[in-house]
Amino acid sequence: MGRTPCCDKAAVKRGPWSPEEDEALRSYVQRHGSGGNWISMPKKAGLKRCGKSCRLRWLNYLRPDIRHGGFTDEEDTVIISLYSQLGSKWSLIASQMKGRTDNDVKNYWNTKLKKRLLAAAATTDDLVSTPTRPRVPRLPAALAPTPASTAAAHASLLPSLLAIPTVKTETYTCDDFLAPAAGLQDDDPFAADGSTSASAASSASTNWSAENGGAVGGGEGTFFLDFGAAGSDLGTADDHLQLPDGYYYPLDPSLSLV
DNA sequence: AAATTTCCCAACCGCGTGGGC
DNA sequence: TGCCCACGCGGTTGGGAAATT
Repeated sequence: MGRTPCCDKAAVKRGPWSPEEDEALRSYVQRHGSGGNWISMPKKAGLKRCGKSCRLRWLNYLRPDIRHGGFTDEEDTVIISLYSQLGSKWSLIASQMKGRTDNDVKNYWNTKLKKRLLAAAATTDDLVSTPTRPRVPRLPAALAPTPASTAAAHASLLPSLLAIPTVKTETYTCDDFLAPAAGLQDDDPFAADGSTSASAASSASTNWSAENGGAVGGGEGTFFLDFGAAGSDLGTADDHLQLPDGYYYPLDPSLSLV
């Protein structure tokens, strides 16, 4: 019994892809697309690979618009802020970042961002006693060697960030997200005037990116995250949240924390 | 210089979901 | 209506590269 395998593992090649295989896959997909059927595609392309493996190789590596490595401060910020709201919905997070794949974002978070935050936490001993909502300086600046005060500020967000509840997402799909083709903008996603993501979400009718266009991305400004929005506030005050460039997350009030 | 450890990322695995029949 | 199949996703692993001892 059990689940039937997607392919005959004895008959397919596994492990790293050779340049020849990459070229075969690339040329086939560019000429024919996946044909809507990844399972049958390897055979047509002359590849001894599982269809799932072909799909993954194409999506994560061979696609022409893929960027690898070299995450910018702005991308760090977007990842952190979206993770604080969505949890480990890597495909959704990656969809907001031009040229990034879910696998890339996931790896980057697991190997770098999370560790940096943990390191920041290790430098302070008043992790959770912050009486008010944590307000942290723009993260990328603090990812470098940090003064104690900055490390403490970052550490204060860890309980929220590293214990993000899983947010049920069944009620919406990627198609529900009005994500324009345009990629990551230079502006930080949240206002420089100290408003929080929660307050931004509350001002539902505000064209956020337009009104706060003079944002602080890449500059010296201070960037505030309100990780309280990741918790019980989610989707309660309003039913949506506007991100830069019109990104619109329909935070369905029926979403529940599990 | 060699051995060992740590880091990073490509790839794999298994499950949930949705469409087609 | 229920079953089957393929897709897409998130979690995990394996191995090469880099760093350290």
